[in-house]
Amino acid sequence: MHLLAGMVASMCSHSRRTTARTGRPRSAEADAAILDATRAALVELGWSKLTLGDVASRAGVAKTTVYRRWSGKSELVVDAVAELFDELELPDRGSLAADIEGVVLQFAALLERPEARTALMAVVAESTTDEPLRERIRVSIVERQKRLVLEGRARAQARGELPEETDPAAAARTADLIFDVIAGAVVHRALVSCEPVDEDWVRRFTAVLLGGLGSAES
Amino acid sequence: MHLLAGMVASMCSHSRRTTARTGRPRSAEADAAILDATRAALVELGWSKLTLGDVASRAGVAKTTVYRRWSGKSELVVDAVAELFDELELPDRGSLAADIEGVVLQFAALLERPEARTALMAVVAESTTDEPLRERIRVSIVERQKRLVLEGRARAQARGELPEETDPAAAARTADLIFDVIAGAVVHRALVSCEPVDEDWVRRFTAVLLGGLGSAES
DNA sequence: CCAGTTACGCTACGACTCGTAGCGAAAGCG
DNA sequence: CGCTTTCGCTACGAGTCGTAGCGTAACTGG
Repeated sequence: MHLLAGMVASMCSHSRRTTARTGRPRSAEADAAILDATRAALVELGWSKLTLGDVASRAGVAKTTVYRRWSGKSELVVDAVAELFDELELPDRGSLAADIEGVVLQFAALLERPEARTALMAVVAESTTDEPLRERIRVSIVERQKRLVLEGRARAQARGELPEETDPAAAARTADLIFDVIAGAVVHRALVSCEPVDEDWVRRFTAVLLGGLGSAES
Repeated sequence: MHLLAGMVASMCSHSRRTTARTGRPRSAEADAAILDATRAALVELGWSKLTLGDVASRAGVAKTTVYRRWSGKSELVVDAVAELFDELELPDRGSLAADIEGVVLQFAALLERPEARTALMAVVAESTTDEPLRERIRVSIVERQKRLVLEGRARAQARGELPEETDPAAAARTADLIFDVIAGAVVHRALVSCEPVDEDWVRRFTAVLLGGLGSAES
């Protein structure tokens, strides 16, 4: 939602500030239609069979219009799925364990959606040989979700569940570590092992994360 | 190495047991050359620009020969990278923490290789819309590596570092959980966050895994 | 040794996607 | 009203796909 608005605004302020402010403006409806069509095509066709020509016809625009705004399939799909991630929130459930379980279940629900499943791994795979794409993913998706970890830790510290950090650099490293552990475990469970991220799994995962391997029972 | 032999043997015992035992046998050199060429092409071109025609010329065989053995790009790449995973081992380093750190560093080294980086995520992405491929990945790669977790746990139990399991079903669930946490965290760190899996990170990760979030310091 | 069977290399093919170029029309701005 | 940019449309060369057909090579059973 506001990601699109922000993106368009930044694109405009970037391209029109430098060269042009006159002429016919780009259609915002076309942007939304293209991104919607991209998600619909991902659901029906999956990443590999998705073509920009198909996206264009679904969106009711010409193929050239798509190419004017996105340099290729990867960039388009990153923007299309990045919007999905903004739905994640961290409702206060009263304890660190409950907060983690809540956000993990949300993340799992997101990974149930076929457009997210097929697109996420594909764009990361592409990014291994495409540095600009890697940066785009980092900014649009990865960094954007670290807020959840930071917020959860701040809450837990306020509750006295976690100690206050002294060294800010070490605190940042730990936040990155926890982010990789949580997101990585859920993604691996859902997309690689292909088994359900249900409440039972989430409870056991949270127990390990908070108490270590010894508390893996139950 | 012996994966190839096993694969060829199973293919032969499957197709020749049913229909044919006569005629010109398939060239084992061609199999090896094709898989080597696939890995080389992955390094140079990455997943998306890799074509089976290119693989065929690199391997010195005809394109039709490749298609006779593999139904498509995904299947070929799965077999090509599955061989890499057989190099992983679990040397006994004396303690559970040291064992984990050792295998994680090995896994990280594997993910440094460009052919593994670009292929792993790509085939998983493809598998989201291709059930036979999903099964092939599960058998050739995922299940194959769970042995490391089982072996590490058995060693830790022998050392008295972990309690003996009573319920075998719960033990299996826990092993799956730990596998997803370890593999997921390392993959996410290396391929999504794109930051190094160095000794410092591995030490802090192992501390969290064994002792829980409270022991994330140092 | 020879017929039968299968794999191999090679060539060619229609179907498809890619990304771009050129055109006239539409939509805002000064 | 001119100027500028975007839009939809069509068409294009390049490249890939997966398959088919052919003659030849390799191995087996009679």
